[in-house]
Amino acid sequence: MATIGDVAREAGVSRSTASYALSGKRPISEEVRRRVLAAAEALAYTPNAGARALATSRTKVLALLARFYTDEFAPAMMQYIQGVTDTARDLGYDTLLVTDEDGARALRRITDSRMVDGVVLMNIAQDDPRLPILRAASQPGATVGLPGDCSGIDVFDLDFEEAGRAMVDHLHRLGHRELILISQPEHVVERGGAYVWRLRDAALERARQCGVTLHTVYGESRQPAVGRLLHTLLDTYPSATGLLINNEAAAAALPSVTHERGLRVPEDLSVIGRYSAEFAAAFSLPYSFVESAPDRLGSMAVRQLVRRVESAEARREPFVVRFISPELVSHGSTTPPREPHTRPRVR
Amino acid sequence: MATIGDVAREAGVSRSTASYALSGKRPISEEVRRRVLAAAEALAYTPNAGARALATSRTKVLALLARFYTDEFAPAMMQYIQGVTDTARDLGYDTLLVTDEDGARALRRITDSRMVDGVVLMNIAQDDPRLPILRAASQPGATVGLPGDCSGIDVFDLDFEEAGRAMVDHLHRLGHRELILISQPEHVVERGGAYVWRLRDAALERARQCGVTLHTVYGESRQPAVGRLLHTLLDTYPSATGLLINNEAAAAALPSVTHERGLRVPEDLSVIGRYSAEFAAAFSLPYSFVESAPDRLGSMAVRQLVRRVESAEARREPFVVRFISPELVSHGSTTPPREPHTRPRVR
DNA sequence: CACAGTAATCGAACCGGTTCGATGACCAAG
DNA sequence: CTTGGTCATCGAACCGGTTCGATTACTGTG
Repeated sequence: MATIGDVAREAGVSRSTASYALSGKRPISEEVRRRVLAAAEALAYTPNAGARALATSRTKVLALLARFYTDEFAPAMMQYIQGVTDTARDLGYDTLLVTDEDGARALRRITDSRMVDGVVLMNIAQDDPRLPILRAASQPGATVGLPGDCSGIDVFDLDFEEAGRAMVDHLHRLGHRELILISQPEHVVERGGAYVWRLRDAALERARQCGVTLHTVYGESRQPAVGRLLHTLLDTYPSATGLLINNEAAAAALPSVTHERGLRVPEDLSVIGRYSAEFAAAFSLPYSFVESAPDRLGSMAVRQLVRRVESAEARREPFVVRFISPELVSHGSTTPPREPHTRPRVR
Repeated sequence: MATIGDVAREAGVSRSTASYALSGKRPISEEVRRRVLAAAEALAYTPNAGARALATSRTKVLALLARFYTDEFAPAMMQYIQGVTDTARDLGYDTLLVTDEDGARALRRITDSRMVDGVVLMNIAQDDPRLPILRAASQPGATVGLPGDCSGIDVFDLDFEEAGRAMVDHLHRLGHRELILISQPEHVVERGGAYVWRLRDAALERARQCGVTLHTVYGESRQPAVGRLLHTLLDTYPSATGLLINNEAAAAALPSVTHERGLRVPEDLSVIGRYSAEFAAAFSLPYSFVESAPDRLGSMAVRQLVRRVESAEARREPFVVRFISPELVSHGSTTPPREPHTRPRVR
């Protein structure tokens, strides 16, 4: 493998001149620059990443800390990851994917050894043990997901509160007065997944304000449990006319449940989900939904991170907590409820 | 951040002594070793990864080149990735996840700059443009998936031929004489996904040998197209009594299709799938299936890679092409066909 | 024609580790 | 009391880049 010394010799100049010719950080005569570039080309010169990192204190690598929980839906995770890796690459960075069970220890190892220039954290918990370590690290950090304490990092998330309100508002305006909200499984909450109750509590609050009855329940993450739960819910609240779904598995299971019960959507039941367009397409879900934009969130986190990495001024800017406002994508799965606000009892 | 120089000063020894005390590569007095370890502890010393890489020509990072195709099922991909990252970590390596569209160029960049000690390739095509680059690289490489030319790399894959034969054999032995095989979509094949026709051709050959009629068809990767296709197939071949599924999306869609048609599995139709246990669990698929063991394949690839990275002898061993033999996991979705080998025509 | 000023290039130091050969202290043997 | 041999430690070089200050050659000016 050719080094910059080889290139310099081939071009008949010193190592420093070769370096300047390649980086353009000092004026170099046209003639010499040509020779250096030709030599680099001829020798297929590629700078040694370790050496460059040592000299510049920059690795051009970002860390992405993510967990693949079996009870969270895989396709959603993939999109976050894709958003991060694609954007990182666009900006000239590679991505170190860290899935260690002990995220805090892994994070310390990664940052202390200076393998990366910045860190993106996913699967954020309300009280995330990785955050103190990230704050103490010399590299900047960003999260996808809202932790309890946002100090010292840049935070990006969907506005789940607004999403909850928008779902309730939408159905309230159509005339619905009794709704069901199915959330993620309870252990997602126990693990610290604040977005579950952020959406739920905001939805409950808004329902209270506008006189709508809202039944909320933790869901399941797998078939057939989640299908059974949907049946139970529809049995338990026969007069509910709208269903809000903050749970990918439940959304994927709903079509066969309504089919089995002979329920028509939206005539018998209005439905609004909360997932990504990509997810909707993969399962061809026929429901209106609040777009959760995982790729966009991953992308935003990386952009901000790279800004801070590359500019000393940006590094001094105050930290941001940025929410994407939920966008309701209509698939025509909502309509005014049939009078007298009851679903036909089938099954 | 503390350097080894700081540790050495704190312990009152030279840098080299500190290095030897920490690595144990030369005998060091108990007294000095204690002082050095204490100093390292006190200063929270962590070696600089770039400097170490420069000195040792080892980065302790592996590259994983993978694409997230929207027409391939995401959960399967995640399991391969998890298998790779988990095993890598167990062996002391981090994983650089590379999802560039131009995999060949990305691979050259990664290997030439010596960012990684080894490379795992996924989404292998029959004639994969990354392979010549990997062969020319100075780092060892392994693939998950069987390319046309296996020279110069270690190859790991499910034995898809054996899987195809096993599926046919199993139903033939039960007395079935007419089967349907639904494969991945045609563009997976066009992209070079050889496993599709490896399974299919072997199944056809075996069917011919034992006098079974086997109808084969490329599938779709998404709802609702794949559901429609399943209906069409069952309409077109009313006397087929068994269904073989080498297509995750089709397997996931089948339960509602059989439900809609009033078909009972296995009484009216025997079914065998080919997917991972994890996938089966996520969708609670009630079918017997050939386990595709994605985590195991990823893990095997990494183990072999690390062996070659860490041992000069291992690096000289001949390259391996290793197939996992398919394991049929029974969920009771097969049974002898009802006489006279016809399904009830419902719908 | 000496002289300042500028532009291009060079040499050396540095980043933070590892590793090789040399050195010094100590002990036992001759 | 010298000599030989261990054992532990040190100093220097090296890995392959980048960067700073110095040097050289050339240009235009007084």
